[in-house]
Amino acid sequence: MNPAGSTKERILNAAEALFAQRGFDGASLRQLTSAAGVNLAAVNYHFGSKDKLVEQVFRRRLDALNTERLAALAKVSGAPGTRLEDVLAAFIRPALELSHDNGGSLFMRVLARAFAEHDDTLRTFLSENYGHVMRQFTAEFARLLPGLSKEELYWRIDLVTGALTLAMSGFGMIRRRDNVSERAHREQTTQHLIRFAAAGLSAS
Amino acid sequence: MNPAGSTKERILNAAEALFAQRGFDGASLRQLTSAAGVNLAAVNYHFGSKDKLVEQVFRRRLDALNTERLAALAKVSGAPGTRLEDVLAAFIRPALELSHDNGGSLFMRVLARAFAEHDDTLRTFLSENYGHVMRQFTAEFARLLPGLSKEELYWRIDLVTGALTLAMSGFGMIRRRDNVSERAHREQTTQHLIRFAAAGLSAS
DNA sequence: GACAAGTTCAAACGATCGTTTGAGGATACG
DNA sequence: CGTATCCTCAAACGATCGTTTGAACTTGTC
Repeated sequence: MNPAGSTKERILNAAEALFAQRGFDGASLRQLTSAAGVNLAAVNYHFGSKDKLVEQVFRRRLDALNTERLAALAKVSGAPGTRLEDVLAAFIRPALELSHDNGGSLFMRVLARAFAEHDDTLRTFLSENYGHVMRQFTAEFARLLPGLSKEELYWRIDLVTGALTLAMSGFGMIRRRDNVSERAHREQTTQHLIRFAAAGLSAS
Repeated sequence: MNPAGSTKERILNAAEALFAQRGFDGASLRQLTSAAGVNLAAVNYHFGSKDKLVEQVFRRRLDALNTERLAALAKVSGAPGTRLEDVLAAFIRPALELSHDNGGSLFMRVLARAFAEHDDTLRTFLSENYGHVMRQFTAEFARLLPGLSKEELYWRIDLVTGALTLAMSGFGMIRRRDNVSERAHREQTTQHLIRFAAAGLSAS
């Protein structure tokens, strides 16, 4: 087998990197297949079309990411001693771990792009497939912030998730001091983001 | 003269709308000139190239926006009684007023796109031409938040500006209740954003 | 070795892209 | 009226786009 896995995986990896760098329209299938070291026709053979490829790029990471987010949320959800910071950690930590494990920091950039693009097709896809995740987090936020009106709560969650996605898309590109381990740097970033988000959510 | 101003203005307006909706790559000059009701060749005649047009779309709004931001900042900067909220208002209010005055809410979407794209060419252009604005705001934030380390401060400003740009790009698309005037709705949004940003910036 | 199914390949398809061209219309000044 | 300047127009340029095709190659099974 070629270096770096099956043809499908190599295409997905190259697509993730190029979509992050140049966008969905900006990255051509010729650049993509050339970077992946596969034939041009391989994309349409394995995925059907470029649009289906985009969808699979999202699915591959989001399935795992959201499963982990929900698992982490389940551990703290509903408990009497749960703090706002615990829920935020369940949202943030899996994403930053994704950035560490593999080239996943590139995927967070793809996700941030999708967030800013306001593309209806993409938003519908994300909402239909992963909307239940945000709904569960929203319910838990509502429980921990009883003083906020529904309107105000939605507002702030929108702000926070947008800010966090944008921030996490930059993670991995930040040059860190060499004497700080990746693990420590990630934990430090997590704490920064949690503190920031908690303050914004619970602002008086 | 044709309905909606000169050819140059009509192109800029159509470009702003289409760039917001489909992105710089996704919007073609044929869609653009067709929407503007001008000839295809008019873009290259008046602007030189598509890239130059993109640049002018930014310049037209950012020159005015940043002038207003700096003027608002100058009114509160350095004074002993100045609060964090006043500085944030100088940053936020001009942008939301831009959204009101004309089709400028579309431009905030273009700006949010540029924020998420991490495109080096665009970031360099923005930094070279408008970097002094953020530097002045940063200096004032540093004065009002003496407890934060430089590193921590930059971190939070990055988070806040990203979140605010993203949030303001959504402003104008939010359906508001009809009995609330545009003016009141904008002021309410401004207060929401200021409260959120102030809390995030000064989190303990 | 023979056959079948799965995969890769070079080449080409029509469509659309940004840009250029040269002729022609519009406008202002002598 | 003549002419110079600015602008618009239809048409075409070469390049690149996503996609399709049919032959060649690989792999597993009998």
